[in-house]
Amino acid sequence: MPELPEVETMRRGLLPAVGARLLSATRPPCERRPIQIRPEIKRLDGDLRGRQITGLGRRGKRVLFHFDDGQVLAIEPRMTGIVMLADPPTREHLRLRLELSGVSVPEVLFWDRRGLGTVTLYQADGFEQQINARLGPDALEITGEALKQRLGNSRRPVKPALLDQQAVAGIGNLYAAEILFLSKIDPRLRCNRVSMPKWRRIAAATHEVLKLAIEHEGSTLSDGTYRNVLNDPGGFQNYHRVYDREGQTCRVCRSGIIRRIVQTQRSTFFCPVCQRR
DNA sequence: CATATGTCCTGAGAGC
DNA sequence: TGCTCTCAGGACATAT
Repeated sequence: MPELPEVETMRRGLLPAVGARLLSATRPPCERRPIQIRPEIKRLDGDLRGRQITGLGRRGKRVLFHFDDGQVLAIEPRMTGIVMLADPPTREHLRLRLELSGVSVPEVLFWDRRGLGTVTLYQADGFEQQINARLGPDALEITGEALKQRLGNSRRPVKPALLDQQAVAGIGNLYAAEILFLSKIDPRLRCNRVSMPKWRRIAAATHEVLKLAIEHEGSTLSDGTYRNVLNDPGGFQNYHRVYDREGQTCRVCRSGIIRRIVQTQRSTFFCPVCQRR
């Protein structure tokens, strides 16, 4: 489930595509129900054909392909999507192919087993406004002040609130658990009870956890779905403190037993000894 | 308005 | 062995 570190790893891996001219954008034959591509593939292909990729960006969990005329193609992997340069795990779940020329790599592929991912092409004049309407500040840039301003009045528990992409973009279920563990904050604590020093701790922990995860090229869970652009797994799963460790001893205090609870229909993992309200 | 729930999807694993 | 059932999770639509 690609979150910010996995998507940033994709972005970095895709850098060899910068400078390419797009020969075509096509939807490979796919047996299952096709994913959402906006606008429809024919128009997207028409709008991008012949354009040059001038840069690769990222906002939250989306990879952004910037083109020479200002258009921006956003790929949102959601649960199982990966953007690749190498051959994907199967041909069946290939969703999009960008055929390139003028660079060392022939194509960019979007592969998505469950098909929940999306591809969206923004026109130059609408991009900033549309992306800002959907996404808050990127998690790597977030400050304690911004968190308090955006979430401080909410009665929601802090963990589900951190998953709100309009509040802060890039944090998902796995990293929310790791961030609150490092912050030593109980995931059930309501936002409106979080003090300013605690918001600052959360912001600092967000940067620390995400940067370390990026250094390890993200997390590949036991289902093995997440891979980098060359089909290699990430390494940060070996450093998880709480995620998917229910019933195991806390690696830090060595006395707490990691608990799993459900918040807004998602698993939350935490150490009841280290994380206090 | 803020918060909660349902929905999409596939494959792994449980249980019979 | 092989079937059916449940669950997982990100973002958005719909409901409370």
